[in-house]
Parts: sequence; structure tokens; C-alpha cells
Amino acid sequence: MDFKPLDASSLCLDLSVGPRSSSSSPLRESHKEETKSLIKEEVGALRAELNRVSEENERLTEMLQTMYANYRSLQSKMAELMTESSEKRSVSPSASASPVKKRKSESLETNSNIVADNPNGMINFVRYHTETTSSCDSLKQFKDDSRPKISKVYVRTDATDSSLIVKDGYQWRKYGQKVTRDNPCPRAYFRCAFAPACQVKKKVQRSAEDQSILVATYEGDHTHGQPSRPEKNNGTAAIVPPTPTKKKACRSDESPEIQWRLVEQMASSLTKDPTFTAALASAISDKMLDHSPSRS
DNA sequence: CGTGTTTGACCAGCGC
DNA sequence: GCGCTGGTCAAACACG
Repeated sequence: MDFKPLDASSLCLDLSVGPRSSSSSPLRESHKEETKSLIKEEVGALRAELNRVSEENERLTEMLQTMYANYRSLQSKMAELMTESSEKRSVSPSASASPVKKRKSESLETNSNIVADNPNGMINFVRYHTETTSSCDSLKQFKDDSRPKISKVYVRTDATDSSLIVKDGYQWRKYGQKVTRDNPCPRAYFRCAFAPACQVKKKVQRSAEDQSILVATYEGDHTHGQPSRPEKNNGTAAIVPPTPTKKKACRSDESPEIQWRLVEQMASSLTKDPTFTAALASAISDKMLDHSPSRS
């Protein structure tokens, strides 16, 4: 994304005020001069403010670019680690599948998606590792491919909505619900209903910390294609399907163009958001009023 | 009547 | 072995 700083010099203001009359009395002339100087002052203040905002804009742009650079370097490091771990696995057969007890598998979740639906219905998601207490731990996670792949999806929904429905384009059949010890909200259990042979399971539970967030945990691979695209946010939820990706937890393979496009999408979603633009406009006008000469 | 959901019962893993 | 807990089953129920 290219945050072009605003150019104050490009700002054109029509300084003409009031009706243009050819008649001019000494009194009127002095009043005119007074108004002109007032407006000049105001324009000066506005230009100064605009310059300040432009500088801030530049600073923020730089910050964003630095952040993006850091993000990219972290991504490449992660990719390196993943390659190393897969190489190690291929060397040492001892790391191969060993039956893991059912409950232990839960604490070894591999990757997750954060999904946040914004008011525009745009879906933003970030893939990350949940249980990355140490790099060793995360490496261990990738070593064991015997377990069904597990991914987590966080979906922001209406906190008052008690349904545990996560619309991800797949058909699910609910087969159980349970209240768990660590969370007062019940956990719902779903199986993929699209194909009888498909063994994918999904658990959906509200987050204990923030009940407006639904946590959907997917287990296993779909043995069929996606029957329909995920629905846009209609007030309940919108998610990205798990599309389990072995050893591809980072998206370093994506081109910078795609990365920029994502950032652009986020920015455009912000600017399209009436709440955001209204808040921005009011903040700017407040600033301007603060700097402008007192008006009665 | 068929299909999907609800919910109490049951089973198995785990820690003590 | 026992109790706790998460996961699953299946009968009952609701709905179109």
C-alpha cells in the first residue's frame, strides 16, 4: 500500500468571500481587508495543520513499512525453521507416528486462523501458532503427522447471539453438546455431513474471555471439495474454512503483490467503514477548530 | 414422515 | 481403583 502524503501546496482554496461587488466605500474597504487578513490567518493555520498531518502520515507510512519488513523477515525465519524440521523428520524415523492418546492431542494443536469479520463483511485472517511456548515445541508439533490435522478458527459474532453456528461453506451435523470445565459456555460437536466418508470434525465454543468470539476447532481433512463458498458475514459469523495445510503455516510463498493487496483491502475496508470515516472526520474537524482563531 | 437437533447416558483417558 | 473430564452415542423431540 502506498500511503501518499498529502501535498499542502496542492490545496486550492477559493479566498473570495461574499458577493463580488464593484462598489467600494472606505468603510467597506477596511472591513474587506479585515476579513481577508482573517481568512489568510485561517488558511495559514490550516496549511500548518495539513503539513503536520502530512508529516504524521509520512511517519506512519514509514512505521507501517518497517512493520511489514519485520513481518516478512519473521515469516522467512519461520519458513526456514519449518524446512529444517521437515528435513530432520525425514532423517530420523524415530520421530514417526506413535499412537497419541486422545486428550493429549488437544494440547498439541498445530496451527490456527484468526478470523475477524468487520462491518463491511470483509474477512481478515491471520494464521498463527497457538501453543508456541518455545521453538522446540512448535517443531515437535510439525514432526508428528499421524494425528488428524487440527486448526482453530476464531470468529467474532454478536455476543448476544447464543447460537454456535459457524458458517464456513461446509455442511455440518451436530452430534453433541457439552459444558466443559474451563468454560461456562457449552461446546458443540459437529461432523461433516456433506460426505458420509468425510471424517472431519468441528468443535465450536465461545471464548471464555470474550464471549463474542466463537472458537471453532477443526480436526482432519475433508475428503471432498468445498460444496459452497463461505457466506459473507450476515450478523452471525463468517469464517475461512480450515483447508488444512501441512507444514505451511506461514504464507511466505505469497507474492508481495498479494501481501500488499491484503493490506490494501484492510485499509479500504477501514475507509469504507462509515463509523471509521465519521470518527476520522470529527477528529480532524476538532483538531482544525482547536487551531483556528476563536469564532463567535 | 424424514431429517436435523437436543440432551442425558455412557465410555475412555488421565491424574491422583 | 476411583473420580473427573471430554467425547460420543442414541432415544426423544422439533420442525418443515
